[in-house]
Amino acid sequence: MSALLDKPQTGYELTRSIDTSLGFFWHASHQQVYAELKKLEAKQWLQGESIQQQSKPNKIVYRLSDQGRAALDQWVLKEDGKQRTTKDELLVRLYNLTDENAPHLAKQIRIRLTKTELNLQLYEKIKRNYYQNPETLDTRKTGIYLALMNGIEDAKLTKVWCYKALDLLAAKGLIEQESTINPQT
Amino acid sequence: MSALLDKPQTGYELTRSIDTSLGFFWHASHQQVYAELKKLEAKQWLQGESIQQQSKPNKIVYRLSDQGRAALDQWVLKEDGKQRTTKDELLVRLYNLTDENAPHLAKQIRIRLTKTELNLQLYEKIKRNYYQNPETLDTRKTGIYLALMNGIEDAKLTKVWCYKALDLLAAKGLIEQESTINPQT
DNA sequence: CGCCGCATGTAATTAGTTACATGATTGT
DNA sequence: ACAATCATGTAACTAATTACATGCGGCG
Repeated sequence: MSALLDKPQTGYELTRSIDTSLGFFWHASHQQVYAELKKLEAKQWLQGESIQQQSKPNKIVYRLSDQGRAALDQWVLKEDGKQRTTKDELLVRLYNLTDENAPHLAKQIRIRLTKTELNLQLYEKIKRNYYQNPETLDTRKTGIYLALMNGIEDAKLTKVWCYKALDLLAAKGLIEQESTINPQT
Repeated sequence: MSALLDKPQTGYELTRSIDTSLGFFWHASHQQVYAELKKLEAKQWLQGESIQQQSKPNKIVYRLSDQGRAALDQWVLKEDGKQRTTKDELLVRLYNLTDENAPHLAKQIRIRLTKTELNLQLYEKIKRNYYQNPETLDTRKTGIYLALMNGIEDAKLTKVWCYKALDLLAAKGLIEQESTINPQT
């Protein structure tokens, strides 16, 4: 719903946003997104509008209703905020590090590194384009800026951590030496 | 299961670990932990042993079986690792920042800051006690060390982010000025 | 010709939350 | 007296995953 504040969107677009920019603080599959949109429409918090397209599948654009906006405003003020939850299978796997599985886990770390670098580029592009100097932003954009900064810092951290992790594994002789152009250690 | 590698534990102990040290990469409620332990025992991956206690409730200590260990080893080597997923309601709330709800959200940020500082202290204590110099650690402890470092860096980031966020909100006049003893900006 | 992007879904299952329940001991 | 810690659970529900399904258009 928060993602629909700025502009009405389709389930497909929301899913893509989650896969790219929003993923670091909210995750959902496309099936879940579509199911959730229907539920919210049934609650009258969203209104869906079918759009016919030529040479492309038809789509449904959802927009936040007045009731939805009110419900969202109330939700923001709730006292008992759920704390952040994370599930990171890679870190769990690392708890089981052995001489045998080290190369495999290193590969997984490299995959994470690549994905994180792509994410980071995207976030920094968004920042450059819309949130360059935080002093001039209006209230709502300030909030988005703060979330974005969290994502950027998180991605940077992950990147550095991946490099350090690969370095340590290499130093211990558990994997082949990396071509380590290790930035800001 | 990974948490049972080092030593057999009860559901209660596992829950407490999740609430404190393991929480940053794996979350679960006590109900879920108990349910999961029963499922894993039914699969023969764990063996539970009832322990009678005086002046305390009885408890069930679970330990990893050989089959469990084998299953875990295989799982670590799986190719399709699920990517990390996070749900952070606070950041979603920030997407809805207004002049009205700013003080409330600032309070939520302060709560997160306090919790994060406690977590960080705990992590650094663990590091000091068991993982002081990474070069001397054996393979398995190296893996745990890497996970721990991720947690420490993540907590530091969150701490700094909270300070910056409160500063920015204060600078914009959305909340009262903070008593800002802002460390390493 | 087969894959990718667009675009939306159903069905079955598993994961996870919320509310409720119990009961002794230790500390303030 | 009251709350916290230890310790485990059930029942009802909602959230989320997995697998499957459809169909057109553009690109190599």
